[in-house]
Amino acid sequence: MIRRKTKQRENILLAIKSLGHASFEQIQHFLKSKELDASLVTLYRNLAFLLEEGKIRMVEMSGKAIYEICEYQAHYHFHCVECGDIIDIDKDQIILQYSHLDQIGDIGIEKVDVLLHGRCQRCGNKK
Amino acid sequence: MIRRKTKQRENILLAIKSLGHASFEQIQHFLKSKELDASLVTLYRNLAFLLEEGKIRMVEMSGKAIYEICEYQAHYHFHCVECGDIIDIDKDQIILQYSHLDQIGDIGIEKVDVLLHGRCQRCGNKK
DNA sequence: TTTCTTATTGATAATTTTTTTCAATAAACT
DNA sequence: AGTTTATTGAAAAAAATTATCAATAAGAAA
Repeated sequence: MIRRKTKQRENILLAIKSLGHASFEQIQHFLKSKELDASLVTLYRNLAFLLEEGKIRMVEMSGKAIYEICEYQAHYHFHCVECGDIIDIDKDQIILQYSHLDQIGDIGIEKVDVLLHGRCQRCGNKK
Repeated sequence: MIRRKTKQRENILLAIKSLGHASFEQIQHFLKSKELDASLVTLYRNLAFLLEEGKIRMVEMSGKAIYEICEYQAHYHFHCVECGDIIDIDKDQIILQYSHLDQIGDIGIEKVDVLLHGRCQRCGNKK
């Protein structure tokens, strides 16, 4: 099925791009605040489309789905357990190596997600 | 509030323990198949209890919550994108190092999740 | 053991979240 | 401009989660 370019879909992409990371509610709120609101249904539908097209990707943090643009620059994530903020961690800041995994073999691995959980500087300094 | 030991809660723990990893539906199915079924509501409630007590933990894989016992032996996860199976990866099979993360600092990190995605041996060999 | 207190259960209802349906709209092609 | 059909949004349906509450049962006390 050929996909058309629509104002709503562009706006949703814009929202995610502007927010960096965004949950469903955050995208919805952004659009509303900018008077660009796409309907609830449209948002659901387009997130699904954008995901299957690979234009955005989804990570999940403590119960909620977070959407972000599939950027060229791959990165990991840090999640603050206190304020819930998500911070990108450049891939080259973390060394990750596995030689051979018994049950899988190393060829099998297509993608690696790393989620760091803890307290961000702001929250860590509060007490 | 003092927590009592109940048959249902024990069964839910047993289910998760037996299954290794389990989604909500899988736990429900296990209990039903063993004629140990706890009601839907009880399952929801107890998963929440067990989580807050730290008896179980939750990871999220492509849209669904997966529950597992909080074991002494920490580990990472491999997720087969084809069959959806989840395989434990011993922590010592993966080297993970970070010296200092610009925006967070290294003290801030309390927990690290690693999710490998790919095709398991069974699915990888199929084609 | 028996009694008492109250955490827990499960049926039902209410709420929230996500999907489906479908007529009206608007991309994109001729 | 005219035609086709993907897309939208309103409404309804379905699915998932949470709240309410009387009946039950765990655990403490008598």
